[in-house]
Amino acid sequence: MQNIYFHVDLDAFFASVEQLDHPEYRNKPVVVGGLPGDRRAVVSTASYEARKYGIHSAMPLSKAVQLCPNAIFLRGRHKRYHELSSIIMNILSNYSPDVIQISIDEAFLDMTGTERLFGSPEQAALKIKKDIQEKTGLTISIGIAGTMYVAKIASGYRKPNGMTYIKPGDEESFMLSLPLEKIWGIGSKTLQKLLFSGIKTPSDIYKKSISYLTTIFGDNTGMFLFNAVRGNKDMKFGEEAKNHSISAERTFDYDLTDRYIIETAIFEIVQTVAYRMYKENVYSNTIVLKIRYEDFSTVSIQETTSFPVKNADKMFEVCQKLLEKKYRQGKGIRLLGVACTNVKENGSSMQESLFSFEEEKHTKMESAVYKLKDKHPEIKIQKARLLNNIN
DNA sequence: TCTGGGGTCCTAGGACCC
DNA sequence: TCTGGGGTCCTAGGACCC
Repeated sequence: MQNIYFHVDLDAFFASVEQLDHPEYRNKPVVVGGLPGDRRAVVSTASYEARKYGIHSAMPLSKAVQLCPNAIFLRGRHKRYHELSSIIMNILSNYSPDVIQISIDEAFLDMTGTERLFGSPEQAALKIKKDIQEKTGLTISIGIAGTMYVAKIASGYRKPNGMTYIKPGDEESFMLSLPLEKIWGIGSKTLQKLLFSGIKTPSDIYKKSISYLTTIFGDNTGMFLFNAVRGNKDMKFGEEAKNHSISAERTFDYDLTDRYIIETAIFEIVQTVAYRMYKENVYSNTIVLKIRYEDFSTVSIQETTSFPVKNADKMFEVCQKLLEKKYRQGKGIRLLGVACTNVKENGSSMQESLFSFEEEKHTKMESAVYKLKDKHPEIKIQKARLLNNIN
């Protein structure tokens, strides 16, 4: 049977939600990401009206302010976005038993064999669009193809409120018709490298041999490029990501130089990570500390511990050791981050029996505090070390 | 213009083992 | 005496995506 996949993409999601909830913002340039004057902020989402001024995602907010000083600038309400996202994902699950959400505003649907229920792919897509518009007031763009990879690119072909169906057999000519930067998986570095090699279009890639591509770009990227322009690329549906990680980081308004403040900032980030590990009921053996200096150079150092790390104080201890090893004094720090990689489900390993009794007690105490915080968010329980205003 | 935050996956080199 | 080959784990850095 011919496979049919949909890729559903919510149009300018955060900005659209703001326009939905605030009718006075409609038909006006809306920029979510920060307020004018917020240092070091970037644009998260720009409404289509704002895009006309050249504003786009990931742009420094200060530049967006210059391009359109009269735009409506907002920091964003992520709880609200998640709420609407899950409502939409629920609607999508009425159309396919196989929905993979790949981000807050995107999902793949396996629509193979649903013709008798919803009609042709185009008819099904229109039904979904209408349903979501009626139930939430938001518009989406849908890409349809025989592979998820091509469906994903097709959803971006006509936006907003668009639909693009790449029929079986048309994948290759569709891919060859695109500008290079529209190819999902080619980022700025690979694009530069391609241009440097005189490759300006997907057809130029098409003409190169596998061995040429793998020599220049490495085995993986080379094979990817070769397959992508032929529409041969696909991902596996329903494959679980291994090596799950939990991380938090913070960019400071002003660079940090004081050792005590640096450690306190790490302590704060560790609280966030530990809380989320508690929420997901996981532990980790690998802790990564990330430092971005004032000149934007970024380094990381990690340690794989022989014991499971499952509470904030232990995590902080490891981070202090890592900082000691890596930190170059005299250089200002603009960002600090902490990640726990390769997290594992609590109770899933023999290793836990190696966990000391004292540590176990400590973890239980922290969990009790988290539970209390969840139940009574109005009560402030703060560790003494936390500074509320590092900047 | 001066570069967020949360992720995943890949690469290359070193250590260690058989 | 002057150096194999494969496998696995770990580390640091990098590319990419939304």
